[in-house]
Amino acid sequence: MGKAERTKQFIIEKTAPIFNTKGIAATSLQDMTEATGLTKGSIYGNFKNKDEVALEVFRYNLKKVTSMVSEEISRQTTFRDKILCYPRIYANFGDPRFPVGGCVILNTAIEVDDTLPFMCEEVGKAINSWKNVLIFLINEGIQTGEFRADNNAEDLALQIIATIEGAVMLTKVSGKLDYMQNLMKTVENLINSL
Amino acid sequence: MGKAERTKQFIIEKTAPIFNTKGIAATSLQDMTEATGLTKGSIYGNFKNKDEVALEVFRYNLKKVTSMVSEEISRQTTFRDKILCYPRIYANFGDPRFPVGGCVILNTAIEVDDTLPFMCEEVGKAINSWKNVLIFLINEGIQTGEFRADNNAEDLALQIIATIEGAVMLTKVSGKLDYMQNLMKTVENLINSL
DNA sequence: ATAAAAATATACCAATCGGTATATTTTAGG
DNA sequence: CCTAAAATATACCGATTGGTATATTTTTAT
Repeated sequence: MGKAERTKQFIIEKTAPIFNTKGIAATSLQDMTEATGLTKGSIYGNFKNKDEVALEVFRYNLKKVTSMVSEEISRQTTFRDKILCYPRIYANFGDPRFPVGGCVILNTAIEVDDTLPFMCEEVGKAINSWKNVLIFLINEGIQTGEFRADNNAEDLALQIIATIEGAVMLTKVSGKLDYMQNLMKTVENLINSL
Repeated sequence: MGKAERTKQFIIEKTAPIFNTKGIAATSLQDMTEATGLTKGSIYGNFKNKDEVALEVFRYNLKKVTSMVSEEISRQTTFRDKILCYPRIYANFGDPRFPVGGCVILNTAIEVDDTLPFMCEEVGKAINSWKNVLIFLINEGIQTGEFRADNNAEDLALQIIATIEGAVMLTKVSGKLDYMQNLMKTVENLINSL
């Protein structure tokens, strides 16, 4: 990894929490120079503009949570236990392994849905991939006979994702952590009834 | 209603769609003067700053949807039908009676949760009020014997709200309206099983 | 060690930001 | 109709915005 690559990564890591808390538009070049200790010239030597940093920061923050989840999933043997990773992980929303500033997908989706098409597309891909993982796990569970065959994998996947994202919003804005715990308990019950 | 009051209302109405699509921070004074045809001087003669406009715009947009919902609810006789208004209304998310730019609560919550405490509090109140309406409707339904007595009103209220908000996000960012319809169908099933 | 190349810093740009003091116009009451 | 007050417009402020051309430093390969 050459010097430039390392600096690029450094910029991404240092600005990631800012982008995820303040949002893309509200994160200024000044915020970025202060967080990195670098100058604007240096940043623009490695990225062509702010949006490109925002895009790579999104991917970085996303990977942070997806790799955490998939690691946890790989530790489970049954498909039920694999799916149960989601409510269990999100119930511990304060976990420092989570990106600072809340759910990357939710934050980005809400900010860009009417304004930044290229980011919107990126978020769409992330959601689709998440949905596909859940669909896969449910369908595999059906095939092994672990779940009932009449389960609609896509509907269930959407329900799990929607509830988690809604829960994140409710919890962050109210400050009530038990909202998250109650809702994750509900998701848990749903998964246990598959 | 004096002239100033009318102008104030005019500013709120004309800027409401902008605030709800671009967000508070990204809505500039210039956006506001262009949308109203007024000058900055005129706007600042009626509001003390941009945040105050944003606050009143939030209340305006919120009232738009809450009054639509409560009107619909008042038309229903059974408590089940009253609660069913929520998934039915949100399933028609394209309805022009909805504020432009998506769910006011969701948009505002995500933008301000880490940055604008006074707006965060306002959103928190809105959510609490929504939750209380649902809890009331469920408990009344229990008292009349319409619903089973072992229903946990608060948990159910949270579940309905979280699913709706998650659904709005998923639908807006993916552009897939059937996500919304599938998820509202799920909420409907939940309500029918009370 | 040195020279070429790559990476970073300096110093600047025009545009826009939110906000305001003051001048002008419009409104409303007598 | 006239006047006082209220409402709106004009013209400006300093600060900050994203971005860039150029100079300097640092790295890398020879």
